[in-house]
This record gives sequence, C-alpha cells and structure tokens, in this order.
Amino acid sequence: MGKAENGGGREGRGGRQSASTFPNRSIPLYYQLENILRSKIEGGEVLPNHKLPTEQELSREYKISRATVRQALAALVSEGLLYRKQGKGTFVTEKAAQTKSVKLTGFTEDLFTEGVKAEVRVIEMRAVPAPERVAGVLRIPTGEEITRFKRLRSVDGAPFSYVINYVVPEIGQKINEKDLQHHTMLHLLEEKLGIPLGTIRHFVESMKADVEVASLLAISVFEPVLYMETAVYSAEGRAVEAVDTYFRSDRYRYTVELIRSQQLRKDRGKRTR
Amino acid sequence: MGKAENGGGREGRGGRQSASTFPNRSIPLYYQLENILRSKIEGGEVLPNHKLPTEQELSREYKISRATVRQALAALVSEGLLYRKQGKGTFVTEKAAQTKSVKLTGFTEDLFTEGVKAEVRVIEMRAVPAPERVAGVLRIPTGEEITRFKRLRSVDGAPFSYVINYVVPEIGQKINEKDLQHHTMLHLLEEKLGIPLGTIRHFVESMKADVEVASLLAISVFEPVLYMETAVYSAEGRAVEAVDTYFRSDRYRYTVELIRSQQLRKDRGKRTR
DNA sequence: TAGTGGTCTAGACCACAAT
DNA sequence: TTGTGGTCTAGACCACTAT
Repeated sequence: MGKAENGGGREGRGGRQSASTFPNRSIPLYYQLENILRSKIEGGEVLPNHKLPTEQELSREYKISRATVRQALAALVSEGLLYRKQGKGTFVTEKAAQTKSVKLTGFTEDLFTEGVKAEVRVIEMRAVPAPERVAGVLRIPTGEEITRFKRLRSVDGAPFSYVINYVVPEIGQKINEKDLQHHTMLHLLEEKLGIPLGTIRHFVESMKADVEVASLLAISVFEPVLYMETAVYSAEGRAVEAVDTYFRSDRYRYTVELIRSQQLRKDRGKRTR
Repeated sequence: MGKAENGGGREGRGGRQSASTFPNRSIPLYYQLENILRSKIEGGEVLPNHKLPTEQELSREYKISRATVRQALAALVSEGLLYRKQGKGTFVTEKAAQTKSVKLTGFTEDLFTEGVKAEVRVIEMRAVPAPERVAGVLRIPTGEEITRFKRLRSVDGAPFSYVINYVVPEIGQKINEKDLQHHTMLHLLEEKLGIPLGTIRHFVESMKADVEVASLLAISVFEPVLYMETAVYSAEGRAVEAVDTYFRSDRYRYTVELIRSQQLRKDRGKRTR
C-alpha cells in the first residue's frame, strides 16, 4: 500500500510474497485500505454522496488486487459508510459524516459507558441461587448457585443506572471489586477472561421503579424507569452472562442503529426499485 | 452446485462459463451454497458445535472455488450461525438452532408486526407543520409542511401501540388509508415507493403516558409506556421518515439482537484469547 | 508435519448504466 | 460501446492448531 495518505506507510509491499517488507507486518492489506478509506470519509476528505475511485483505480493506486479492494469496500458498506450501485460506482453515505464520533464499532460497549467518567459503586458481590429467568438464560437449573454483582453507576454525581450481573461461579471467582469498579462486564469477559463474545440480546421495557430501584436511583417509587434484560453469548454460542439493568428515564435512552446488512439478497426476483 | 440435498438442483453448472446450464440461472453460487448450509443448520441437520466440512471439502463437493465457498461462509458467520477457528475449522453456533424461527433477516420488520393479525385503526392523515425534533431528523426547516399519520395497533382486541409517522409530502401523497391499514411504513417505503432503505436508528425510553396516549392505549395517565423515536434513512443515506411510537409496557418489549460483525478486527495486537 | 482457516493475486465473464 | 460493480476461478503463501 504505497500512497501518501497512508501516513508513514511507505512501501509496505515489495515484490511478491504476501506479507510486506516493512512496518505493517501482518496487518492485512484489505484492512489497511479499509482504515485509510474510513478515515478519509470520517475526516470529511470524501464528502457524502461523492463517488469513490473505482475498484480498478483503487487497485492500481494501492497496488493491491481488485479482490482485496472489494473486501475492504464490502466491510465499509456493511458498516454503513458506503453504498454501491452496479454500473455506476461506489458512493459515500450521507449519514457517514455525522456518525464518525459515535461509530459503534460493531458492539455495545458504548452503551455501557466504558471509559466515560462514571463513578461506580459496587453494592454487592455474592453467591445466590439463580432466579428462574437467569437460570433460563444461562441454561442451568433454577436455584443453582450463581454469582451476582450489583453496581450503581453515577455520572456527574447523580445516579444513572443500577446494574445486576449474573455469571456462573467459575467466572465470578475471577472477578474482583476493582475490576467491577473500572470496567464493564463485557470488557472483563473479553479482555480479562479471554472469552470471545458473540451475540448479545437485549430486551428493553418500561416499568415502574420499586422501592429498591427507586432509592438507589434517587427517584420516587412508581416513577418510570427503563429496564433492560441482557443475555450475552460467547462466539461459540454458550450463554455466559445475564444482566438486569435499570436506567433513570430522565438520564438515559437506549439507542440502536440498525444497519442494513450487506446487499438485499432477497430480491433475486428483480423488482423495480 | 451438484449434490443431492440441493433439492432439485441437478447440475447447475457444467463446463466453464460462469452462469449455469440449468434452472438456477443468475442465482449466485455463493448465495446458493449459503442457503443450502443455512437450511441444514436451521433444520438441525448439522448440530450446534459440530464442525462443518472444510473449505476445501465444500469446494470439491459443490464444485465451486474456495473463494466462493468463503463468501458463503462469511455471510453465515456475520449472521451468527457459524463461527470459525483458524487452524481448527468452521462450527455451528449453539444459538443457531434456536433462532431459526425468529431470524430477523437483517431488518426490523419483525418489530413492527408486519403480518401479525393486528388490527390497525387509522386515526389521522394530514399535513401539519413539522415539529422541531422531526424537522431535525428529516433535515428540513422547522414548521415546514409535512405529512403526519396516526395509527393505533391492537392485538387480540386490546391496544398495543400508538404510532405517529412523519414523512415529506411527496411521499405522504402516495400513501392512502388502505395502505396504512395493511402495511408498515417500512414496507410501504420499500415495496410501494421503491425506496431502498439503509440505516434505521431507534431511541428507546421510558415515560409516563400523557392524556392522549393513555386514552388511546386504554391505560391510566402516568402509567409507564415505552416510547420510541425512529429515524429511517434510505440506502443513500437520505432521511425519509421519522416516527414516534408509544407501546403499552405490559404488552411489548423491545428486543435487539446484536450479532458480532464479522471477525474481531481490532485485536491485531494479538492477545491470548 | 499436516490440516485448516486467513490473506492475496491475476484474470475472466456477466449485468447494469450511461453515452 | 464503454465503464462500473457482481460473480467466479485457480492457485499461492501465511498463521494457527494439533499430532
């Protein structure tokens, strides 16, 4: 990947063998191109609705094959930054420029304010019998021992969310109070315990605060709160965590961005569009 | 794509040129394989945690190149049905079998109960000045004329959700009461108006029902309801619709399934895992 | 060392869009 | 007819896993 904008990229690829001759050792070419293009788009260097260079041009420009260019472009399309029109070209989405700051890189950490200067108070860490719902999620017998963590998150001094995590004891043992204070459970599962995560399921509903929730969130009993049940699965599909979260409805709303996955697929039957 | 399970597939590809000699004309090979594998997985023919044939085997078996096999597998991985381990193989997710019925094919229609025997009462169809929030979403000046549709959805005779759609007049004109009674707005936008949709953004919060909402949903004032703001964008990234939805909290909860997109990407730095 | 997925190339033909 | 993305092939080498 030669080319100026690479920011120190230099040659990065000389003769024939696949890797490269320089810095970027082991960073896939399609991934490098993906990042180059993403930063151009998010940086406003390529404006919404503008056309990107053709696959062939990118291929020549960065000295990589068209297949590799396509791999990079496909990623950006599924990310919602680009759209393509057969016979016309590849274009930048209008939405692209706005989103740059949010960019949920594919996962949920953002929802859980990892990093945001939230004060976390650990209220409880103990073993309890699994409630039915939790047992169902984790696929263990109801009543079986399980580790429960209760935390209260505050932002700017005011309570924000009350989080109850349930994990199997083997996982619970490896987590200490300091961990809970400084990281989300998702972070701990992935980074500290090395469990690659897969699907996460959220069930969001509106309910009245009960006494416990109200007092912790510093609101009146019966005030509406946003309640979320979460099920976390490993990449292999094993259930690893169940979570109950109560949000103060004046301080939080649940945001989801549904990005059309890939092309349409379905309409093989050809419609007008 | 030879192979028995194809269900009448036959040869589907004889000598060299790309298309095929038979039925499947124009259906991409990777897509055919994708469907074959998906149905085997969802049909339980390949069980969770079981290993799929290797890329090479699939390549030989279906007489397609490894690259094409990979394209099919990549789609199923990003769909959450498969996971892969370098050096080991491709495996079926535990979650795969369960999900078969739900399978949000990538979009939201399921959330809006298209098809479910919901009675829809059209309460209003008229032009109004755009409220600030809506104008912001649609990127038009506040107060500019806009079409507003109000509908009440009931299931089993009891109110379920109160939906207010806002679209620009050009779109609004093309929609009649019958449309609104029988289809979701998303359906109409895509199918009737031929607008390919892209990203959808949801903001979900908990709030107290005001008088209008309470009376329509047949609940008490101040009861908690689930309130959702929606922004719908076309594939090109233009905002096409804004929606406010109020759900009875005892009859609905918002469900999201976040599927890890593709591989990990980030951890190029190599971690243990 | 062998097996498997991960990355990449070079080149081919097709389908759609614009001229 | 030309340009552009869509699909596909055949083969190469690498990195990780297991033996």
